[in-house]
Amino acid sequence: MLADGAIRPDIGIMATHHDHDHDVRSGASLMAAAERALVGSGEQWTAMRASVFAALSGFERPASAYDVTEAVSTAQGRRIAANSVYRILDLFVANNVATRVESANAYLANAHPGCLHDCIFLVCDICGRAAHVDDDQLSARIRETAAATGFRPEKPVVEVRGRCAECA
Amino acid sequence: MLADGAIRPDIGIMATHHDHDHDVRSGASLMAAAERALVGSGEQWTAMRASVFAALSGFERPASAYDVTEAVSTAQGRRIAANSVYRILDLFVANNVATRVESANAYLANAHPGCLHDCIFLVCDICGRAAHVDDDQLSARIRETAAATGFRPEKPVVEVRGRCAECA
DNA sequence: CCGCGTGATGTGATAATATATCAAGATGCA
DNA sequence: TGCATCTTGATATATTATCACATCACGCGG
Repeated sequence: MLADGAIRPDIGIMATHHDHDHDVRSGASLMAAAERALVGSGEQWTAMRASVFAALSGFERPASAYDVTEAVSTAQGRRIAANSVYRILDLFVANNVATRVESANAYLANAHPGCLHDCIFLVCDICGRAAHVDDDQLSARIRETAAATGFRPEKPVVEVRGRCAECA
Repeated sequence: MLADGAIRPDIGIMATHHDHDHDVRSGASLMAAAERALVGSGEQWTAMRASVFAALSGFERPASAYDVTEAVSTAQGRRIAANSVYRILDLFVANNVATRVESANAYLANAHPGCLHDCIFLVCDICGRAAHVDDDQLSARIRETAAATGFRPEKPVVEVRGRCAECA
């Protein structure tokens, strides 16, 4: 668990309208990218934050804050309080280093920190894995549809529940 | 509170691609429609269910199960247990008589029971109200995008967080 | 080097949301 | 009426999330 070079086969990028590179990362490279993203925003990259990020990115499906708390506690050999983890996860989400899957009350490491998209998640109700899709055209249409009613969209939450290809 | 004929100005239908009537209802008429929908699915329309539906539809914004529990308890002059309310809300959601707003852990009465759509909610982060949009073309595109990756979409969760026109 | 200010983490409590289990009551139907 | 089934109640507990305040760690000016 939490192995540095762990493979994360679940979190694929399946862009249909995508004209730039993402530098999808994993393991140490992903950690480094997350660190750069946070530091670039003027936030500190502390041991605790590194530990939480490592734990989070070690999961192959969205992990609850308590899952992460468990993993960090195990990794550190001491009990970490959930609220510390919540604080850090919130920070990660605010800085696009992690995302929250609302319909699962869970978090995912962002495989391409520093790159801003409205995320679309495909969440499998069977195995719990979440695939990540970026489709900027579709996202734009969603924002437009909202804006057309006078609403000012800030953060679209698009999470398609269903069955992944493996569980179909 | 819970007045039978309460107006619900927040829950508008703003369809952009819509070729059929909805019979948007409120108050007694909405209750009757909900009853028909449940009974039509072979479920019972009990006093408790009516009470929960009345409470739910009396809120002008998504209400948590505990909000509804409070309202029902007040209306009945006795303490109702949360789990009873959860059961009934789950039943309502399963029968399209209510919907759950995942990003708010809350429920909304469905203003047009019996009519099936992938719902799109515009949730105001300031006042908490949620507007309801049906856009079948957009919903179809979301499902297609998911399906294109081999995923089998069952229930798209589309909730745009932002500021409503009043709070903008 | 010290002391201070700031930001991060720890501690402990508690709130809010959700589910499980089993008992008891209500309802429909033979 | 009596049985089977569905519904609700009572109780307990699990899970998710937040709050208040103490302590710690670090950088910086004196």
